[in-house]
Amino acid sequence: MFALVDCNNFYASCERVFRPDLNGKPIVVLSNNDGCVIARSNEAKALGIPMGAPAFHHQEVFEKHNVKVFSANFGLYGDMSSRVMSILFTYTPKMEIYSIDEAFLNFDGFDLYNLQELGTQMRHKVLTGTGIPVSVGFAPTKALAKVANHIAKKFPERTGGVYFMDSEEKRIKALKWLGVEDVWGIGKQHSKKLIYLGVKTAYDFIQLSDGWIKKNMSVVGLRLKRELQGERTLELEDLKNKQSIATTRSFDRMYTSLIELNERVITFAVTCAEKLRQQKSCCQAMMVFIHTNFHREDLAQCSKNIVLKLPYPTSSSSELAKFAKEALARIFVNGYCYKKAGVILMDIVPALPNQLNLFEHSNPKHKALMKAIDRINADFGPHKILLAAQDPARRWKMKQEKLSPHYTTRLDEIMIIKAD
DNA sequence: TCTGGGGTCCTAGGGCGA
DNA sequence: TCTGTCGCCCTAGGACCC
Repeated sequence: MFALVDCNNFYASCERVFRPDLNGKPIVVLSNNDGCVIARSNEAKALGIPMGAPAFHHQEVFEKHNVKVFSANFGLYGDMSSRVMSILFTYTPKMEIYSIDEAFLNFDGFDLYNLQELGTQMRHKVLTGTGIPVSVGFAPTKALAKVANHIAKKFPERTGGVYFMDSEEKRIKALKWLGVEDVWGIGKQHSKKLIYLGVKTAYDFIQLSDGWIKKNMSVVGLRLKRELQGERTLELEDLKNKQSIATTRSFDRMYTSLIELNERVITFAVTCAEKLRQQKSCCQAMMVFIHTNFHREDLAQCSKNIVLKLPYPTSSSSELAKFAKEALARIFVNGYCYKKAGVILMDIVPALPNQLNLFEHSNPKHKALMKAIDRINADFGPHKILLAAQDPARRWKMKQEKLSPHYTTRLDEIMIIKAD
């Protein structure tokens, strides 16, 4: 039996933990640069504010209904997530952290336990331990656990936030209730096509022939059908090193000069390198891209990218910065207003058994240097040591006008309670 | 004026060597 | 030496997830 534990409106709930005065009030959390809505409390959803909506389109609604708006505070959310996960981990060691706000737990062999009760306990413990409300769905497969979780979340009064799909009758009933567009693994494109063909529910979907599904939705669709039929095709996945590491950003304004873009791209490469060293890997290829603002039809558009095969595997910030600079120089075209750029590291290999290229290889001195930089940045806060090509004044700061304090990760922002 | 960021997996199709 | 076929590998693009 699998359980899927999912935090309710996670980012909004994190903000509420430290602002209990906002309970019952509408909250939205915005993406980087305060661009789009990326999380909403139930009250904000009820106001019809859609996911992914540009914030400036809904400014009026925010003001009219006194919606509390937050800039994304990923430091806080990451820390709250690890607290939730560490509590869940006490229930079973067989756990897969699927995303920042959800985890699959394997309860095979728990036949003598009352899982419904265990789910209620888990929910209570996470809520009292972290302040984050969660929903729990139990089912025999991962895809069905997703469905069960959906039910728990949708009907909290009836389920108490925990739903246990333990019979064929419940499975069929759930699949007949669930819209095909809400099935995990069926996205926008496929659901549009399916609905057009009269396939409206998850139950309709599993009536389709294997041949049709394989042809139109590949083996992924077929696996999903099996899972919804109760046949286990997906197991818990081990924590794996990333196969690609990206840092990409939209800018606060248009960039026109190569010098300005250089600084940004080098900083992205340095951030990627830090992530790379964290997982003890090196990369052998790098993609750099730049593009203009697609939403500005009045301006000339330009989108360029390049993949560099590196002459040797490396995780050195200064070497990756050098390659990023070279790559940018090769794609930069003068005369455009650039709005976004990014660096993506690819072809990632473990750091230890680096094969030395006969003619060129990573500077061995960099290994010790990077270790020292990582240590200093870990002890004294991020961005304390920068490359000369980076901007120490950080003039490119993201727009984050509604940022809450980092209550749990920065001593100088910790909450102070004054007694009268 | 203002529209995010970071990932994974699968398939089709072309290049290329046996 | 030339040509056809097969299978492997790589890449781009599309679909999905949060």
